[in-house]
Amino acid sequence: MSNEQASNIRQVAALAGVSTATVTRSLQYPDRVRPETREKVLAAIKQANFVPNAQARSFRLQSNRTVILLVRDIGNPFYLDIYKGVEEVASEAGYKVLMGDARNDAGRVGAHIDMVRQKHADGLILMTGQFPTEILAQPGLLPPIVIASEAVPGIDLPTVKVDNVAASREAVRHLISSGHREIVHVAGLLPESIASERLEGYRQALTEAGIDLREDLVIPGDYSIDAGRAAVRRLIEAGIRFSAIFASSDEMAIGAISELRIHGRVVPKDVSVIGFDDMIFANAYEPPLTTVRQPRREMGRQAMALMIDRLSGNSTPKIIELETELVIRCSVAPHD
Amino acid sequence: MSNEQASNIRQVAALAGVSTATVTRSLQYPDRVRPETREKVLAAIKQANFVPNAQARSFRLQSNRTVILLVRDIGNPFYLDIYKGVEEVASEAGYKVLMGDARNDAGRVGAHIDMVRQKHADGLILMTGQFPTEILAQPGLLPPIVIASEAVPGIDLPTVKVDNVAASREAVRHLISSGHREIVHVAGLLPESIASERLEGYRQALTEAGIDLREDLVIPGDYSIDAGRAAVRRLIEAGIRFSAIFASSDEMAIGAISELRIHGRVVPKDVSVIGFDDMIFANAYEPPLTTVRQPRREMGRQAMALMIDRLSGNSTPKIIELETELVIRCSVAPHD
DNA sequence: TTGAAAGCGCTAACAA
DNA sequence: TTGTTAGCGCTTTCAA
Repeated sequence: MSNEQASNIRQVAALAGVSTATVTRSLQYPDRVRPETREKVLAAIKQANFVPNAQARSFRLQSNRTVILLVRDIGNPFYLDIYKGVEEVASEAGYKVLMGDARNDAGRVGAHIDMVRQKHADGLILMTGQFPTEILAQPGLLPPIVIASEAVPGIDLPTVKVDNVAASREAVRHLISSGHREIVHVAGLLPESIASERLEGYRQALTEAGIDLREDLVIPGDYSIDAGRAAVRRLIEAGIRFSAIFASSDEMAIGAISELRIHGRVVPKDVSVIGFDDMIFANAYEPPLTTVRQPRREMGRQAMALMIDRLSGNSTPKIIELETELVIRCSVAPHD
Repeated sequence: MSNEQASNIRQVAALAGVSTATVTRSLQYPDRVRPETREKVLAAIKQANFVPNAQARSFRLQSNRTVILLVRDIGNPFYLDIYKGVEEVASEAGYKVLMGDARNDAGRVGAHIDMVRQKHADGLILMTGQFPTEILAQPGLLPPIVIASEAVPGIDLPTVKVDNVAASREAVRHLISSGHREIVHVAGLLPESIASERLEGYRQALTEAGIDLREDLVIPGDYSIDAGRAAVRRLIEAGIRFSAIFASSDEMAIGAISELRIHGRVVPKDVSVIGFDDMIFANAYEPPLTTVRQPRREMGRQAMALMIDRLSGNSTPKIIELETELVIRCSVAPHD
């Protein structure tokens, strides 16, 4: 049998009786080489069990065709579909995708930015609103970054997002048109932009209907199941009345519903609930959850497209806005 | 202000009036350098806005301290906690983690193995039972691989797993002791090892109780919500009687429950259900799901520890077996 | 404690 | 169409 150990391009060249340049060409530009020569090279490669060293290649090319997808919290399945979208267009273009976890921590965002500056990856797709302030101070040192779903104030980067104000307004309107007036908003992490925009949509829908925004009905959360539970617990302990909840994630909606049930209130009979995202389990939940669908896969695709654009030298910071859709299922009932 | 563009170690050396070796030493082995020299170097680094090029470093070191975590299906949140565990011990040891999606496709596993052979990463943590047969034929060419949760027949690799036979047997025993005898098993992807082992546990529990295994009660699935739905639909359409379901994932359990509800059967009153994994939503589901808890985070931690071991030259293929636990909640009721 | 210099594996500019 | 060769940025050996 053949050699077991890592060989290099020089050994292959020697074996095939050609130069290293010809080996490279046989591999990278097959048609710049005579077919017979190519044959010889390929045979030698096989015989030597040669596998090109990607590190050497990246080094030489000063690019490793890798992109980091940095998410707010990797425990949230929301990002799984985003990843799929990113990976689809990345792999078409010969890029790899590394997924990173920011753990809701600006410091870790900084660490990942450094990874790109150190050339561990060519670019960063950022899916968190947190951003290290010290880096904001020196925008000239920023590596290629694309923002997805979120926004970083005070910095102008290619972005793909959703119209959160409109989406949220539509959801709350739906609740209002079902007769609800005491509507809780389990918000995201305020004052970040997603959370603020959705709060704004909530406010707008309320105002349209002549309902005053009550601060005691707005409870921020971190998008987790537990945050939904905690919000309901807090409301009930404080003795606050409400007939509906608009939550800024499906997880929080589900946490809320589960906690309501513990306190003897069933959805939608006693309380109506709308979530956000349309996660895979939303439809399998009991009751099937009315929610705002986000085009996650498409968001991922567009974000990666923007990144490729940026990496190809195009540097106009585009903003792409995608459509959401209110998916009506069974967690909202009329209120009188 | 300082230079904006990428500088290299030579420029820093020149600025500091030292050799490149001294710059490297100041960075990598601070105490092999006189404090004053170090100061000078650090000042120069700052002034030049120098960021070491990780690619060059990896190339030189022939290692990039990166590990690929390749999962069966990245759409499954099961792997999120695994990732967290892997990432925890990886980052402690200075490794990065790249997550890859095998999409239930042996070909894609082969592609990722090639990535490691090409030195895109130092090792591969494999979380799928699929494996390209052509690679099995040349085990000498295998890069560092650790298996987690699954098993690849005919190949001897460091592995961290769970006692699937025992876990599954315990779950089915619980159903039997609640009076159930017509127990469906929504299995995993047969004939892969996880699925076979759990089926074996199911068989053992049945046999102990003097119940014959009926093939029409065993339905394989791919661990997804839809697979759970499909299984129930198939059973009902075929007019097969059953009073309990043991599913090989929480998603399939939930899919099954949701589908049962559509057909007017409520859990646990009409049908009892046990899942597998204890995903985060299992406890927030209605009814809260009785399930087999897998120590996912710990599995990830151990897998990465095994990998570090392997990468440090230790090559005895250890097998680590972790404990599961039957978590009793509300989806099982007595049957008479 | 420091410096000089070789070289990791590959690609591409240039020459033949 | 093919070969020669410089060099990417870093680390490390060897010598001073």
